[in-house]
Formats: sequence, structure tokens, C-alpha cells
Amino acid sequence: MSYNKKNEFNEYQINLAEFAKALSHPARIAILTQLAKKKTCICGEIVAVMPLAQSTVSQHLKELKNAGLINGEIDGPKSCYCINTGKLNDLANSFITLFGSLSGDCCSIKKGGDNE
Amino acid sequence: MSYNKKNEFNEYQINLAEFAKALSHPARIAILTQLAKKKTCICGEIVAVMPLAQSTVSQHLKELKNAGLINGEIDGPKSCYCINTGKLNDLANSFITLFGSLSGDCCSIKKGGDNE
DNA sequence: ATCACATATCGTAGATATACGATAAAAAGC
DNA sequence: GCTTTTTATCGTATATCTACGATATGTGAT
Repeated sequence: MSYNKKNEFNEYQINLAEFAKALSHPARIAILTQLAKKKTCICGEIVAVMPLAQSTVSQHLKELKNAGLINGEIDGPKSCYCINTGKLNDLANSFITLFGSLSGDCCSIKKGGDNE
Repeated sequence: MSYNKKNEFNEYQINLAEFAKALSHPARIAILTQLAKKKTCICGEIVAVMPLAQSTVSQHLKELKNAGLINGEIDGPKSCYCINTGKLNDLANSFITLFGSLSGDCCSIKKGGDNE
């Protein structure tokens, strides 16, 4: 019947979840980190640094682009990516706000020591 | 041959990605928000507020628990959940650090205006 | 012991995600 | 125009996620 109920939540929750999803693979974290490290926006270089096939990296780049976290531009035969700082900061701030709102103390459950 | 290469990334990246994955569904964001709102740790109440079946909510709770973001405790016939503030703050801080490191300015790509 | 209630787990169907190689597309150089 | 280089897309197999109903489990009351 229904195999996806994501849309029944509110936009704020959907947005945050989508952002989190974009970051939910180590390769995508690694790509973002790499893009930040070399301020010039590499592309084939990313492939070289990753333990993944070129096509797979390209797919991850596409997802990051779809999420709006990076921009891409064609530069001759190469492609040139860089972080979309505005969007990323926006979402990061939403996340930080969420974290803040979650930090309240909780009920009676054992605290201290048990961290997992 | 290999359908999962996540382990070929470093631990930091894997940890952040797992945290992000735990947050990558609106239902789980909603659950955390709800847990924070009512400081007393509800459980059946969560089901009541969600557009999901009881078993589905239970599954989401389990994932959050596996990720270490919430604690669960049996309280009579009910189950009682609450946010694991320590772990959540830890991970949140890692994320905030990541965001900080990504905020550098980028190459020549058009800036301003294009926010996807 | 039995019943009622709350929750967890099982089984499962369909959707998505992740990975790859193969191939297409687009630009630069010959 | 053809080749090389670089990247994107297609087709695909397998794994994982998401959802549900059904059922098991566990507790408290009767």
C-alpha cells in the first residue's frame, strides 16, 4: 500500500532528514572534506583519493549536488565542484538549532556512565 | 563482489555518516523532537502522534537506540525512552566541527544568487 | 492462571541505496 | 575528422530501508 510516508511529516523535519541523508555515507563526508581541503575544486582528484570506481564517485557527487550542498561547473573536459557554502551553512544552522532543542535533560533513566 | 565499501573510510567519517543516517528519516527527527518536548519519556504517546504503525515506530526507536541517541528502559508494561544527551552532544559537536571545516570559501564558481 | 494492555520482534513486500563495468557525451589536441 | 581525456549516465546485481500486519513477550490486574 504505502511504502513511503515521509511526506506525512512537516517540511522542517523532511528538510533536515534529507540533509542528513546526503551526509549519511562516509564517501560523501569524505568528498566534502576533500573539497574543503583543496579550495580549488577538483573532480578527477576526488576519484583518485577514493576507494571507489569513477562512476560511483560521480553518483555520490550527483547526490550531493541534488541536495544542494555542492555546485558543479564544467571546465573544459573536466568538471569542477565546490561546496555551496550558503546552503550548507543554512542547513548546518538548522541542525545546530535542532541539537540545541534536544539537549534538555530527560526523565529518570540512569545518567552518567552509560554512553551506549 | 563488493556491495559495501563503507569500511574503507576512516572511523571519523564512518561515525559521522552513521549519525547522519540515524537522523535521515523525518520520523526519527520527529521522535527526537517529541522526546525533547515532553521531558518525561513517553513511548505509546509517540505512536499516537505519528502517522505510522506501532511496529514501524518501534523499529525507528530501535534504530535510534542502536545509534546510541536514545536510552530505553522498561517501566512496568510500558517502555520509556529518553534522549541520550551525552552521546548526542558528542556527535553534534563532531558535526559542528565538520561544518566549520567546510565553511571555507571555494573556487571561481558563481557565488551569490544560486542557492539551488 | 488468565486477561488485557503495551511493546518488541518476525516475516515479508516493495522501494531505495550502493556498487560496478560499459558506454555515451563533450571538449581539447592532433 | 579522429583520438584522447574526463566525466556523466545506463544497466545491473545485491544490500539495505521502510512499511505493514501478525505474532510473541512481558507486566499488572483480576
